[in-house]
Amino acid sequence: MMDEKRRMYDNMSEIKKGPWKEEEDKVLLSHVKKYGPRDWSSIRSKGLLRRTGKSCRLRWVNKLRPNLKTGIRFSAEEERTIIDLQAQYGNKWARIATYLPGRTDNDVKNFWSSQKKRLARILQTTPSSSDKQVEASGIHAPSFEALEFNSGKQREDVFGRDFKQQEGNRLTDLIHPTSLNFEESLYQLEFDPNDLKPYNLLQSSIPFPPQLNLDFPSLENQEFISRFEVPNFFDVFGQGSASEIGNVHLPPTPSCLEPEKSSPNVTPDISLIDDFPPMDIFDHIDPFQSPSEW
DNA sequence: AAGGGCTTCAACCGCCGCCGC
DNA sequence: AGCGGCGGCGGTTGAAGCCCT
Repeated sequence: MMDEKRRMYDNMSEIKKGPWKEEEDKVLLSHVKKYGPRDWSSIRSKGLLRRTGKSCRLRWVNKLRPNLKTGIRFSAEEERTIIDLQAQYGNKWARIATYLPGRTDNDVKNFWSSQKKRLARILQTTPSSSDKQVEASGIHAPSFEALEFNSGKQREDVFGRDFKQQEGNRLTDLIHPTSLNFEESLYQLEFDPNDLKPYNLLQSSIPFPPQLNLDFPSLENQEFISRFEVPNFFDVFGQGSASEIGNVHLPPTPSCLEPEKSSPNVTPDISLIDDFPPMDIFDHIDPFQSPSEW
C-alpha cells in the first residue's frame, strides 16, 4: 500500500522531458487561458503537468502562443532584418525577435546558426591556395577566392536550394562573397579626421539591405561592411563585434534610435512584450567618442 | 532502394538577473 | 545582506525529414 502510494508520488514528481503531446498542450493552453502566460511553475506544483515551469514557458513562447508563423520560412525581408539587427545588437535573439512579428528568439537563433554552419562547412570543403599566401603575409583575411563558384550547382550548395529561385533576394545573396572582389577593394574605407563623415564608401557594388542608410556612417553600415573584413571568416557569423576583432574602430552611432529611418519596414512586435519599450534598449550604445579617441 | 550527409527545428541546459523573504 | 525561487536568455543538442549519390 505504502509502496503504491510512493510509486504514484514518484510518478507525479518525476519530471517529464522530450516532445510535447497534444494533451499536454491542451492542459497548458487551458492554464494560460485561465491565468495568463505566467506562474509557469504552478502548473507542475498543482499537478497539472509533469513539466518544469521553464519547459512550459518555452512551449508556450515557441509553439502555442497565438500569431506565430509556424512552418513558414523566413522571407527575404525578414532575413535582411535579422542581418541588420544582428549587426546592431549582436546575438540578442530575443531583442531581434521583437522586430519580427510571429517569430521567436528560437527561430532567429536557429536561422542564424544554420547560415553560420553552412558557410563554415563550405569553407572547410573549399581549400584555397591563396589561403597560404594570406597566412604568409600575416594578414588573416578571409579567403573569398575560396568562394568563387564555377557553377550554379556550387552556388546552390552554399546558398541553399532556393537560391536559384530567389537570387537577388535572400540573405545569402546579400552576403554573397562573389559580389565582393577584395583584391580590388570594392569597399575602401577612407577616413578624413576633418570630415564629419569619417568613412566614405567608395565604389559600392554590394547589394545592401535597403534599410541601410548609406548617407550616414551609422553603426549598422559599418558593422555590415566590416563583417567582410574580419580576421577569421567564421567570425563573420560569430559573436564578437567586427569592430573588436577586425581592428576597425567604428564611430558608435545610435542607429537604433532611428529604427523607422534606417529600417522603415521593420516594426517591433510590441504585442509580444509587456514592457516595451524596454528601458535598457540603448544600454549597448557606448558614449560617442571623438575621432581622436579611435 | 538504401545509406549517408545535411538542414531544420524543438527542446534542454546552464547562467544570470530580479524579486521576495 | 544573503538566500532561494523563478523567469528570461543564449548556446547546444538530438531527432526527424529531406536530398543526393
